[in-house]
Amino acid sequence: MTDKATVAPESRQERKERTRRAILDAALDQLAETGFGALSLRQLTKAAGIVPTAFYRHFATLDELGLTLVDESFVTLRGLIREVRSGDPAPETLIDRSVDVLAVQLEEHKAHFRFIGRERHGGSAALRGAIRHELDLFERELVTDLARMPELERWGAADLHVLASLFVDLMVAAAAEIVSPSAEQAAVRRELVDNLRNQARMIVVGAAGWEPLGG
Amino acid sequence: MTDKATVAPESRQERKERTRRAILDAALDQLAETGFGALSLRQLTKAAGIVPTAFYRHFATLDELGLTLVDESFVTLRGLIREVRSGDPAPETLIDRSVDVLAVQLEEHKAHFRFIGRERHGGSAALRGAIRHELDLFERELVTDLARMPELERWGAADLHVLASLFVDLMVAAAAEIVSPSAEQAAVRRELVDNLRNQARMIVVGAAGWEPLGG
DNA sequence: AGTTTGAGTGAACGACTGTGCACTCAAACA
DNA sequence: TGTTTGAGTGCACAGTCGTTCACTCAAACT
Repeated sequence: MTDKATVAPESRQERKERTRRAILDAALDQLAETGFGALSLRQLTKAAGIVPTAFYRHFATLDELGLTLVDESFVTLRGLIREVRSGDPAPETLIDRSVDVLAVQLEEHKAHFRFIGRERHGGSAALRGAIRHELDLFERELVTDLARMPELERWGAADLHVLASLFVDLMVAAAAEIVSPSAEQAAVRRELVDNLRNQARMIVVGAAGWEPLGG
Repeated sequence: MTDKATVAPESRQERKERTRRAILDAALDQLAETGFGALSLRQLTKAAGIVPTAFYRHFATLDELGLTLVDESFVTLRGLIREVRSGDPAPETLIDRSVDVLAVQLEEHKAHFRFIGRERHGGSAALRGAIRHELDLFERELVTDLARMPELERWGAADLHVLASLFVDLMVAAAAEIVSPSAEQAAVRRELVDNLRNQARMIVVGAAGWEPLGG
């Protein structure tokens, strides 16, 4: 065996992509402890295994890194609803499955949800704006999903907006809480998930008895 | 008229308190644009009109400043529920009044609510812990208030927790959104307040139809 | 085989960070 | 009236910060 066999043959593109991922991962890692505004390019690049200046080969500025993380995080979020949507659409099982899927995804993409939860209100104006925009899109998707449900046939856009925003607000708040470092213990996390499930149920009861807004 | 008449006679304590307030106000001001982790002691003290080292006459560390702001902010929050509680306890008018009071308080103590909203998930571990603790206390107070309502007589502790946490989560999320710099326009803010009102109503409908959890 | 490309390097920049220490000087106290 | 106290000052310190620039050197193309 020559050395060639053990060393991974890497194209220029592959290597660049690998470094880029290393930067993104290092950022997500560092953002678990500090806000984006307190992010240090030097610590970041050191953790990624490159020299500070090499960062600029991948991103024009730190803000661009942040926006990329927003995009990436919402790809994760969309994967979540796609998974929920691919199952049984019966309202009875929908909540439980949604919460279960969320719990699993929170575990697998902890850093993404933590990032959104942290920077949603904590970040710079640009970051908050980007997250706000993505969440609006997300809510709109949820509205069209809800509009398809026969139970909500008589609802207007305003009613659907109330319910959808309720779900989104609740989910983001719960997600941020659950992935928080203070909820490391499985028992604490389980209790938070259980509470989220009950909250969602109570909202569904409210939706069932809701008298559509006039207008 | 001598100069004595125009210069406020200030005791040593008064002067210290005034400087302390200047520091706290400068911090709240600066925290509208950056997270607490990115707070600069030098900019802070410059805005407060003192030299950097003078800060340490008032706080042992920046973290202590943060904890003081948490305390202060929750004093504001308690003032809010006290005002709500002092009015008509009839459930029909309670929501509207609560939301109205919140809207007014958000305007008057914008910085406090912005601080809580930002650092709840965004801050350092110490800050998050302190806010988490205060919010827990706040929720517990809400639970005892709810427990007194005749409509919820049959509810257990778990049910009350679900409802109370729903209200608290919703209020904090909405407050953070409403005081956000991106909601500067009155029309946007009004729409957010209206949506909060409807969300609260939907939750109340859910509570009315809620079947208490077995246990 | 020769040339071009571009990710990563390393030194240097000016500015900014939190904090320690010796100081002033007016208010508070004896 | 003399002494003590302590909020605020000014300098200095050792770091860290983001960003620039000219560079290397291997992969990719001609």
